[in-house]
Amino acid sequence: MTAYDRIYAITRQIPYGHVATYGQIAELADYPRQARLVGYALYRITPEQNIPWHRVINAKGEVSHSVLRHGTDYLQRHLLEQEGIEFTPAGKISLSRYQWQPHKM
DNA sequence: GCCATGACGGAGC
DNA sequence: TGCTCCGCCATGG
Repeated sequence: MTAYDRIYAITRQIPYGHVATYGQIAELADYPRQARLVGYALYRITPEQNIPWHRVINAKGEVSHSVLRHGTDYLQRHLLEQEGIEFTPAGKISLSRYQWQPHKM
């Protein structure tokens, strides 16, 4: 059981049509302030793990860009739009409207 | 076991 | 409003 497993477990709980931020995932996984680990964990995800990685975005409500992703950022946006999530002309998502509200507090 | 890295966050300028 | 810098820490070489 690695830190990644916890992060993946949380990520799988994000409901359809909703999104969560890296920091939020980190916090729920009991790793506050470790948003970077979340990004690193998602980077190492394999398709077989069946994880809705596209529902994880940064605190700004945007899809993060990275050359390491080989264009999957574009795919992420596409997948989110298919779930009914709207992007602003600036390419951002309204967190106040789509952010996942977990029961935990 | 040390060192660099990483899909981030947020404070500061 | 937007860019830069630093912290944070598990993972891999």
